[in-house]
Amino acid sequence: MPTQKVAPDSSRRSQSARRAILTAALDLASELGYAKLSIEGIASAAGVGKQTIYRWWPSKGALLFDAFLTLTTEGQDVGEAALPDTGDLAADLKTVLRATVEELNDPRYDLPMRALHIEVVHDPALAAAYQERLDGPLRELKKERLRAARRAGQLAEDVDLDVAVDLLFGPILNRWLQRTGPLTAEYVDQVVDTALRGLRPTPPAG
Amino acid sequence: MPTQKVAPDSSRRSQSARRAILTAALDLASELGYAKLSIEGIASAAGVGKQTIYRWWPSKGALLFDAFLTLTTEGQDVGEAALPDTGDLAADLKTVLRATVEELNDPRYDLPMRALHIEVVHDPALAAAYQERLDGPLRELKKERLRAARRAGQLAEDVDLDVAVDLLFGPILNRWLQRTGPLTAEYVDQVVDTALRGLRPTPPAG
Amino acid sequence: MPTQKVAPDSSRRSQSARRAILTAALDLASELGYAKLSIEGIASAAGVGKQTIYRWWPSKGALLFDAFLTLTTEGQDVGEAALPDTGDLAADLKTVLRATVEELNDPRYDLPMRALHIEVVHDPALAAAYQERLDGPLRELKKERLRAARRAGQLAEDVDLDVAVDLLFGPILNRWLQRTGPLTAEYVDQVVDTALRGLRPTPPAG
Amino acid sequence: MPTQKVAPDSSRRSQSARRAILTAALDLASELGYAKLSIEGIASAAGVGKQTIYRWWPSKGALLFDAFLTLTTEGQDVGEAALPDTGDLAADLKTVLRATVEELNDPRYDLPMRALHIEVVHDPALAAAYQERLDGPLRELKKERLRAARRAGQLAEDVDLDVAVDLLFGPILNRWLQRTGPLTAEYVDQVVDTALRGLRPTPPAG
DNA sequence: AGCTAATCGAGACGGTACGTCATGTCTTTCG
DNA sequence: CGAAAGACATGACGTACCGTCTCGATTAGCT
Repeated sequence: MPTQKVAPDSSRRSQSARRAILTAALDLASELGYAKLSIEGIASAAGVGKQTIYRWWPSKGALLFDAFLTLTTEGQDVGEAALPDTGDLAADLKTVLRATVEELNDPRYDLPMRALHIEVVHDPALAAAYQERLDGPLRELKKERLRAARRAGQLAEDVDLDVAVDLLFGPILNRWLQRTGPLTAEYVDQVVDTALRGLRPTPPAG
Repeated sequence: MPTQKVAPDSSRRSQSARRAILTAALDLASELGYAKLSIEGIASAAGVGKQTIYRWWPSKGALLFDAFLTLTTEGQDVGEAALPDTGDLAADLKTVLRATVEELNDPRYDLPMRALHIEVVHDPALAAAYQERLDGPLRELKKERLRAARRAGQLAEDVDLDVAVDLLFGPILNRWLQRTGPLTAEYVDQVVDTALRGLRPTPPAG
Repeated sequence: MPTQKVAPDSSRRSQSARRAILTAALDLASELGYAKLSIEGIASAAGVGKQTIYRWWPSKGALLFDAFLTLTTEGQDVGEAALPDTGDLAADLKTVLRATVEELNDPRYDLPMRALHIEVVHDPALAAAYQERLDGPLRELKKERLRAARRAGQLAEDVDLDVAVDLLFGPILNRWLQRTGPLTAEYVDQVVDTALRGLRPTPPAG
Repeated sequence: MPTQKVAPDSSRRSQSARRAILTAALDLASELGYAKLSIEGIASAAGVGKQTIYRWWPSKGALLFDAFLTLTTEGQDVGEAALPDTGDLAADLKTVLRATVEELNDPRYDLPMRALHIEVVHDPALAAAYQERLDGPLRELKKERLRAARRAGQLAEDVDLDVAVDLLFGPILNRWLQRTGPLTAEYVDQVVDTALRGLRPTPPAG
């Protein structure tokens, strides 16, 4: 059930224009931030007519989303990827989240990622696409890792995996979005440790 | 350290214009959503010259924030309020969060609240003001309730209260912002139960 | 000296496409008027690719001109036609001019004819083609009739025939183009009578 | 009965912007001709926002017309002017028409005047304004001169003055618009002489 | 009570961007 | 292989807002 119209991609479509647009979109987003990002600017930076953008993307948000999807996953298939599994769940989660935090703290990614999140917060259609094509698959990977942990007896049987993912990954995103506080490795560790404490199986009552 | 310039509020300022503007801002935000909200529209809806807005607020975000702050706390002092404390921490948290969820699900509040969050995500200065004047005080109330619970032995001594607040309240906000899934009472209960499990003191090893 | 490039008319050219284009051009001109007449619209109304138009006509004006030339003279050869000659010059001219006026007043012809005249006023190359292929031949017919009148002693010997044609036919076209006043049979009669008074041979001084 | 909406000219209107726009309009019209004349170009040449043009003029034609009206009559009141009257009607008419022809042949005036005429041919509303504010007053001057001639016994009593004006002035305009032939002093003389022959009182029948 | 200066509503101004339409060229697909 | 279909870069359209700026006309607060 595709929720967001995505380019039908006729064979006549110019692939070079497409790439130039996606690249320009990300570049400008990281230079200018959401508010000053304009279709007009993207078109001119990409050396492309505005109509070529309007022809293939229904909104600035959809374009930004496509740019993220295309340029950040470049070749690698999300479906095939997986979270690290060393057997130590806490360590693995900290590894992943520290990488995330590093990315979020990278000024090169900060602005465009905020722009994308703003669009997602604003536009329900885009939010649906985001869940379906980006967040959903990633969440699946996370749940897969947690399922493995559960099989290894490291997770309580009755824990809802979606809730578990929310507890583990939500706070970091939140703190970044709202700038509630600094995004440090320490914070990551605290979140993982505390959340995992609630997710571990109850020790057999003494 | 006041981060966001707030109206110096000379005595000559027209209070009727101020209220009309704040009201119009919230009303239009809930009618139109963030993207179509314009200073021009607010001025005309409030029956006010544009300059009167630009004179007192430095940005659309600051105005929106002021509107929230003024019209939603109307008289009641945040500092004096407190979270319910029946002695049952889980029940109290569920009560509060269910009320929050109900508000977030109310179409009358959805759009303007999204608008405000978008501004906060976008503008660091506004985010600072938001933390200082809205989110900060509320977080203090939450921490106060958790402190009481800790005194009552319902919370581990070594838990960072900010992390605790993040684990308890973050996931709900996240799910609403990103529309990851439906915001139901069941979800609230699961989050509270699971998070609290990790926050409770470790039972003496058997 | 052919001034306007006219279709070389290769034998491979699709005659059905040609007719569809010319017809669509005239139809749309009469529906929309000059300003809203577009190549794009003509192509789509004719069920034809844009390139097929650009291949055979150098400009919108040339196409419009061709449409007029082809569809209004349809078969009848301008060279063979002639103005009526009943022996009564004034009556013959009034007959012809009243017919002209009727056509100009016909809403079906008004808009496309204005469109053509606008192109002629604007584009010297098209004006040349217009003189050579449309206005010129017609003017020859008019002069021929006047020559006959001169032979019959109804016209002064020293009158320049081009000036005569201008005096007789110019005012009507002018009044139509500029909407200086209503185009009526009475006006036609007045113009013919007054102009002819100046064109007739001077009576032998008494 | 004002037919064309003309700027209400509120007191807040910037006169410097107005003049810059009118000047730029004429200048660009004479540089580029009708087809390439754009509001966008005029705005930018005048150093003015597009909206400032759209605020005060309803169409490109109305602007062009206003530019002509304002900049060519500059101060001098059309109502007060008059055609020369030396007592010799033919000579006076030739004087006036030769001046007209000279202007029409001036490349500086050719293009903008064609642009104006194109708009007039195209747009009935503009044509009405043109008749009311430009052509009408001028025609009145011409008729006034002819009336004087009639009083002096140089014109037949039964001649319709409008028809007379059409016969005398129409052919020159026509030849210019349609480029039927060169606009020379000789042509002017021929037209005046021939037309006047038809307008003079019939000599008492011998 | 009258004066003066800040504030008000209104809205024009130079701009930027919007999203649409048409231009004339080029490329792909089909009959 | 020619014609339809239509993508492309370009550029103008007319509109909406931006943030600044002037206008009188209120409307305080201070002589």
